[in-house]
Amino acid sequence: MIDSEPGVLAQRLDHLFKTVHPKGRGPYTLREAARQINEEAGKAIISAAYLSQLRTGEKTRPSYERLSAIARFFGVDVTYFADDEVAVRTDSQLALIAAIRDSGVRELALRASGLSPETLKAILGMVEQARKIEGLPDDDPRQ
Amino acid sequence: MIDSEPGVLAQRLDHLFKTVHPKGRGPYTLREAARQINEEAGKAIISAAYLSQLRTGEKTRPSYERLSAIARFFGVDVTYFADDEVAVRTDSQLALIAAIRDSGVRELALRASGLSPETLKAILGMVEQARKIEGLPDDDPRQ
DNA sequence: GAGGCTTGTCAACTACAGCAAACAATCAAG
DNA sequence: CTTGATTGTTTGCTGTAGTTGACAAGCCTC
Repeated sequence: MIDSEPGVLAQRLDHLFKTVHPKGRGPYTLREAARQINEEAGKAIISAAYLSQLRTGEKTRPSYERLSAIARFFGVDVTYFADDEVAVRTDSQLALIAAIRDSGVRELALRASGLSPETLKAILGMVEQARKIEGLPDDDPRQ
Repeated sequence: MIDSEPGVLAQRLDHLFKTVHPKGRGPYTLREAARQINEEAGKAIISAAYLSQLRTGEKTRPSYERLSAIARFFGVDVTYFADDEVAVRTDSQLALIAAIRDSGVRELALRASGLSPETLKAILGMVEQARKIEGLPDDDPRQ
């Protein structure tokens, strides 16, 4: 893997600088952004030079505190900068979140917690049986 | 301002260590958590010593990358460490998070998703019965 | 043209995040 | 009791995040 590639953080920060700015005027300058971020933070938290280094990919691991302040300035969520494949939840986690949204499933999970593995397996077998009866797909979302 | 105060990050990380862990066993140890975090990240990203330093408030500004990995391990959003509202909202779900860390419970929840409310209720009844048999408390003081 | 503003980047330095390896305390087994 | 394994913490140390102060290039106005 070549290390000259920009990196996802640099790409997205650059994209924000190019696209996010008040109507009727050009992009924020680095010093302008730095000054405003510091004002909003109430303390000196970041420099224009560092914003440049993050933007060009020269520095790649900002503290959560700083990255969060940058995200706030541009009006995006801090996870916007994260790598999709790693930081964004995996499909299995998404499925779990969706499942837990069902209050019935949530309570079942809470109550099932602490049961022995054998019992859990037995319960799971009943669930699988119920799925067949109710005509639900029996594909296994294993990970 | 006294600098002996723990800091919000340290407080919440300590809280997670104390509360989020599989049922039937004690909290995660620092080495254990570090090892799992590194496994999940696919590379050496954090050490047990550093986890201790963050937990005790000796170090206070982790990189976004590391804090995000820690949050993922405990099953909370990364903003849990900074945002008050997210923290209170998440704290009420910590029991669920702890339960879901049990792979058996997780799979059960995934498979139970989509079942009719009546079936879920029936399954829940079996779970309650199993809890009695295994000597688990039949009333959850939580929530 | 020259001079005075900007702009983004680079260079040199400092501070501290983060580490490996120690440490003392604790517990279990013998 | 001793021994060994495991716990959370601390102790230097290193690497790099993040800084200040340059720099050259661009854009003005005179």
